[in-house]
Amino acid sequence: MRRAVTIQDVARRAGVSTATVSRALALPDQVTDATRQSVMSAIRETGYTPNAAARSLRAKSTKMVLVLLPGIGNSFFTPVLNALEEVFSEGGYGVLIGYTRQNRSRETHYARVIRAGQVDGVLVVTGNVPRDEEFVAVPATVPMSLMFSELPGTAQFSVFDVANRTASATMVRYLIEQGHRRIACIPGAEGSLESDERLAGYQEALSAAGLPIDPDLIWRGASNFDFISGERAAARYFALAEKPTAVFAAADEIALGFMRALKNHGIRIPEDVSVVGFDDTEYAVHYDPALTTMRQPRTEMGRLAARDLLRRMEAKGEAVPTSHVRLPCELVIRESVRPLV
Amino acid sequence: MRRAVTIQDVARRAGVSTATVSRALALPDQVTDATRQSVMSAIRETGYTPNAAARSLRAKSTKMVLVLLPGIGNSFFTPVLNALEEVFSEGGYGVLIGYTRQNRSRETHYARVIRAGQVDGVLVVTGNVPRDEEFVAVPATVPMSLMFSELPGTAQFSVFDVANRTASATMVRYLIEQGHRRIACIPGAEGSLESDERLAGYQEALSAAGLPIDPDLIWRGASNFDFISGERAAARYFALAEKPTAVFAAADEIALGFMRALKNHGIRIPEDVSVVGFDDTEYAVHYDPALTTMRQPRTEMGRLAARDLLRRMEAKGEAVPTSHVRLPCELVIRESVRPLV
DNA sequence: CCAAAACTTGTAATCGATTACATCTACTGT
DNA sequence: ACAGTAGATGTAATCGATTACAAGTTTTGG
Repeated sequence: MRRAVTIQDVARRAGVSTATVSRALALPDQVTDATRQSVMSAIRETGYTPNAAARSLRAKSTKMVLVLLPGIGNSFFTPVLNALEEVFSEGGYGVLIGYTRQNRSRETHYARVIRAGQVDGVLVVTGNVPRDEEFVAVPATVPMSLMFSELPGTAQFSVFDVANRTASATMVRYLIEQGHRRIACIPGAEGSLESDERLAGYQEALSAAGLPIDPDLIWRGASNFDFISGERAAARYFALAEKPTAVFAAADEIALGFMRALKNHGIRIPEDVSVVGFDDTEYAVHYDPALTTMRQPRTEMGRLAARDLLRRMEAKGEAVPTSHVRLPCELVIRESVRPLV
Repeated sequence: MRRAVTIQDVARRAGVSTATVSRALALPDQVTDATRQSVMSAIRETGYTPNAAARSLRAKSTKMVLVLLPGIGNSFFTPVLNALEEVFSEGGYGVLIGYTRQNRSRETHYARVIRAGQVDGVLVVTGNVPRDEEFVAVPATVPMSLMFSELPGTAQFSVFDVANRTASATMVRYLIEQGHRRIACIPGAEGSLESDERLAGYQEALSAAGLPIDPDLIWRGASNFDFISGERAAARYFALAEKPTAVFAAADEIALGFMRALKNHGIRIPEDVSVVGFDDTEYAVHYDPALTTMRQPRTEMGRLAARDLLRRMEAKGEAVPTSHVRLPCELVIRESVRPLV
């Protein structure tokens, strides 16, 4: 581990003071052409790169963002993280990731990272906003934003989400238009905001169409939006005497797990039962049958959220208006629904 | 943005010097019980958290690791990143992610991050080791490791990979044992080490069994290990007069894309053609038919790589032996191969 | 040709923590 | 009772960059 090159080394080599080196880099036209040249070549010769810690200490800014993810290994977040990294690193910010794993002690850990001034901003990408008390103090320290979730009654952070209820209602209405009357729902991760909203949308659409809400057709109890939840829901399907003709799963992976379990028992989709999902993840289109689903613009949401946070981080001290952006979902019709007409 | 609490504030409040506060935290038994108590309660009252930049500057260590990913949005890396974050954050290190996107300028960017002393270690998780000249200097500065890839002739970094060639040969031998004689190969991302090795394993197994290597059955030209590559390979299949009875895809997503394209044309798997993949990603088991594949222990590899890097980062200055760990793959037999006997 | 303005560069304080060294107190053993 | 030592705490240097202010130099205008 060689000693690193410092600004002192460059200054000595170029025959100037450290202040001049610093200026040659940060404020090039406050310095003579000649000095800038010699500073630059000294930098090139020594291979100097300004030390990040020293800079952060003085500037009180680390040029880093903390992205908090639930970290259940769900590939739903892959394109989101991709978009975030793209925009942030383009804006000169590094991306520190933190998986909370719905775990209090890990939330506390990351709250401490924030308080240590290790990041200039925080982006919470999860339905479960950290409950740690330490987090209530965060927005006073650094800008913070929420994605795919909402915390009612706070203008402290920007929020980027979709109209889960409306979108779910649209989806169920579509099933009704296709002639379905007996529609089941797998609402996904119990207690999550998305789950609640999507279930509400399902009920709303049924009621609006004058259809009854049958508790036997609401298959709760999932702890996540994953395959296993779909597989478990299949047991509910088989246990039922009077089967539904369509199933609305609150996430694509749930739908896929459900379909897989049904196909294992020789049930055909969509011939025997129609299935729809939510999210439009990568696998929805490649599955057989290709899944009809509600697309969440994940990449775009990531870009918008990142740009907003970027703007707020740069606006040092000034009034920082937060925003609540609710993006439209799009019904993507594929092959997993059979019209009953 | 309130001014943050510093060690000065705590010292003043506890009526001691900053040195004592620092010691009360770092070396608790060099301090009287009484002073420690009063320092601790001053910390609690003020809500003090040591500033990361100041600490890094002095200690010449940031407690951060840079994880470099290709960033093609491939969910192959999801469990790897998960495992890395788990082990690193448990070890007190933050995880900075960087998507190189096979892009020179982004590699340069991250080389600069390393040289700025922003991280204590680097983990390259990609088949394509950065080619930027700046990277050759990295191992002299901080420990660096490679996952899923290898750079021949360097003992400078630890390597964690699988025996791609042997594993591929095993897979193809399995197909031969099942009675297949005409076996095609979709080798995946052109020019990548994994691709080359897996293709070599395929050829090795054929030769060992005395079977001819038919260039018409090697469907090159993929730029990635993704669905689209599989779909494109399907065109090669259809164009062929004498079809293969089995296809070895160098990645699960390629296999899935290929199967999907075939099924679209009414071809049944495995009845009409057998298909196998490589990796055992989440979707292999949930697809219909469930995919026979070669499991790479991604989570375990992530854990091992992280622990190794952790060890090397902690061993300040001392002799740091690097390791080359080659983990075994496991043939996972599911439903996508039909025995020809 | 000289004072004022504009420009360039240097000196030194600063950011917040850690730590070598100095100092002071209390205790030990003879 | 006193030198010697161990233990607790304080003082101040240090890490590497940025920047307010000072000082020196050049240009401008009358």
